[in-house]
Amino acid sequence: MTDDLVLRRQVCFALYTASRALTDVYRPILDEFGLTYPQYLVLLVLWERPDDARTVSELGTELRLDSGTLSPLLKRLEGAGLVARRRSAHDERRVEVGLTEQGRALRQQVDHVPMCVAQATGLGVTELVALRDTLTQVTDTIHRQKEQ
Amino acid sequence: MTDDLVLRRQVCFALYTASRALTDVYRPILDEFGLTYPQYLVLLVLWERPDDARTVSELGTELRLDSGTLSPLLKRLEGAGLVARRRSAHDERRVEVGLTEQGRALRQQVDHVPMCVAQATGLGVTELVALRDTLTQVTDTIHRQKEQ
DNA sequence: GCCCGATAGATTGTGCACAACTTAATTGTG
DNA sequence: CACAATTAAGTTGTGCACAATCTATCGGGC
Repeated sequence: MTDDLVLRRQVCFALYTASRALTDVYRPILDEFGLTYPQYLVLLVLWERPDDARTVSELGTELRLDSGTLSPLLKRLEGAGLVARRRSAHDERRVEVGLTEQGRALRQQVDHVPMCVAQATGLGVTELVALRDTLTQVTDTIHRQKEQ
Repeated sequence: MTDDLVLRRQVCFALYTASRALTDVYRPILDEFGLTYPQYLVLLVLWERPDDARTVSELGTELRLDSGTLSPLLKRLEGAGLVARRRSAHDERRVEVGLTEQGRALRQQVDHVPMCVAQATGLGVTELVALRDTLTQVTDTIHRQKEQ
C-alpha cells in the first residue's frame, strides 16, 4: 500500500492522539473541581477579564466553538454555579456570560493545573513553546484558507 | 491573573484546536465517501494488511480507543458494507473485523487524501515529520506514565 | 469436572463537536 | 415606516470519547 496511508506516518493521527492523551492528563485533575476540559477552557477565557461578561459568540470566537456546543455547556456551568447568563439590555439577541463569585474564586484553586500538565508532556519550556507556536501556525493557516 | 492561565499560552489548547482544525480539513473530503475521521482511522489500520482480520481490541490498541467507542463505530462501518464482523472460532469472546471487497476497493480512492491534508497545514515535509515526532513523543511519555 | 478470576466485547449514560434548522431580535434599504 | 436580509442563540440529531457496568466466554487450580 502507499506508504502515506500508513497510520503511524500521519501527522493528523499524531495530533488526534496527542490531544486525547493531554485531555486524559487534565481529566483527573479537573474532575476534582467537577469540570470537563471544554468547561475549563470557557473559564480560562472568562478569567482573563474576570469582571467582564462575554457573549456566547465572543466565547465561540475565542474557542472556535459554535452555539450548538456552547449553549448546553454554559447551562451546565450555570448549573454548577460558576457562571451567570443574562440577556443583553442593548441587544436582546445576545446572552452575556459572566463569572459568579464562586467562578472567580475557583481561579486560584486551578492555578497549578497548567504546570502539572506541561510536566506530564516530558518536554522542556523551549520545546513546549515551539510546539505551541507550530500548532497555532497550522491552525491559523487552515482557518485562513477556510475564510477564502 | 497568572500568565500561565492565559488561553493563548497553553500548549494543550493549541493542540485541541489544531486537532479540530485538521479534522475540519478531512471532513468534506471524507464526506464524499460517507466516512467520518475515526472511521477512516479504523480503515487505515485494516488497509495495512488488507487480508487479515483484526479483533476489536487490536484495533483499540492501535487507535487507543475502547470497545465503547469502537463497537458502535464498527457497526456503522459494517452497515456501510466496508467491514465484516464475525466471532472468532477459537475464542468466542473475540470479534474479528475484516475488510469486505468494497472496503478494500475504497483504499485507492482515498489515496490522495493525506497529501491534501498535509498541504492544508502549510508546513513542509521536514516540519511535518518533526511535528509528528514531537507529538508522538508527548503521547508516548503520557502513556508510559499512566502505566506506572 | 467445577469454580473463580480474568478477558473480550457490548451496553448505558454523559458530555462534547458539529451540521442543520428554528426562533427571535436587529439592521439596512427603499 | 415596512420589510427583507442578517445576526444571536437555542434546539435537534448524529457520531464520537470515555466511564461504568453487564454478559459471555475462557483459563487455571483444585
